[in-house]
Amino acid sequence: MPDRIDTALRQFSGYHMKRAFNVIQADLNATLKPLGLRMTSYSVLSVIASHAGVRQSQLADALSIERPNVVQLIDELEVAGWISRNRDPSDRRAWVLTCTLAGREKYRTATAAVQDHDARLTTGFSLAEREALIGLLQRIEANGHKGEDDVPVTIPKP
Amino acid sequence: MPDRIDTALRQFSGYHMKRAFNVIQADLNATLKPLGLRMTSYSVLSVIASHAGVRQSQLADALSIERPNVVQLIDELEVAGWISRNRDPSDRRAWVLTCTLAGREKYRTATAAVQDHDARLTTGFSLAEREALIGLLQRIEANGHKGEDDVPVTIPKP
DNA sequence: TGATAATAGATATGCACTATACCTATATGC
DNA sequence: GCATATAGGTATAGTGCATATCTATTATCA
Repeated sequence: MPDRIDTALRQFSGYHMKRAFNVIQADLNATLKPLGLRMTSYSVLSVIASHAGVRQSQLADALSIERPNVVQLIDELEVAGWISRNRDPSDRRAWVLTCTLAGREKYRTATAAVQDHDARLTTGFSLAEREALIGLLQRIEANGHKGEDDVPVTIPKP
Repeated sequence: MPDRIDTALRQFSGYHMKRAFNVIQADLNATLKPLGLRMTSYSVLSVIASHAGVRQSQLADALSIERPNVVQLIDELEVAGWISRNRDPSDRRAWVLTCTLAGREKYRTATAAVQDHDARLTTGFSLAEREALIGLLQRIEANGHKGEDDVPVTIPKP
């Protein structure tokens, strides 16, 4: 491809990220759709399946989802019969989330499908390359989070 | 971080892609906002600035944007006075898109800002690492596009 | 050539995802 | 005990992207 029309944009790693991510997103959603899941609902199911007893606010923090949207996702999974909400006896404001049997089974199936999907998109990658990619992505994420920790609020004397 | 809550998801390169991309998108939009641009409108401006005379359908193809949405983006840039639409004399259905002087200036400024942004998020990357990242992302994209070329439609005899 | 199909762009509209504002109930800290 | 913070929920709005359909023009080909 000698002269693409988007050559100028290809200097940016972010542009390649967007293109690759579009592809991943499309493939993942197509993978999960027949299972009744979406990218976000699968990740929520994953966290609950591997961390029984998690709270919705922890989910929101870990997955960077706003609290109101977590509620809807949980509703979805609960209606489908894959998770259950139970009051936390030690804090009656909170719900404790656990997978049902059907939910664990669904999680197993979906995880296999997602692993296939991930392998498909990284076809031809050596183990070292997969690890390098993840390492670089984590460093980008860390660079983005710089300086947003505990803003040291200096309160002026009155 | 010994035991994150999302450990299971971290096996997937796609999950790291999403996290990194979220960070990139947030930073890029914050970078472009004061300039009156967004991720998409900047990329459209970039293509027009470096490929004067491009058509809207070419833009749509190159940037994977649906045609109706290209129209709105072009409107936006035209109203801002950064590009102009002119009828293609050889095909009166099509428009020929070019940057105005103000548009070229805006593009210069924005590009400097985007370069800063990209460098900021890849802080600490060696040149080799930047190139490796882009190479891996391109391979993911290519893997995703496999098998979607020219579906050989076999028409059964009537 | 004249009918038909294909293409460039535009319009209207809907859906999915995310974000914001605000509410109740419970817990915590001085 | 009262102010404040936290867990969760409801309602709703904005954004981005996709689909269906339209007009005008060009291309195809019997």
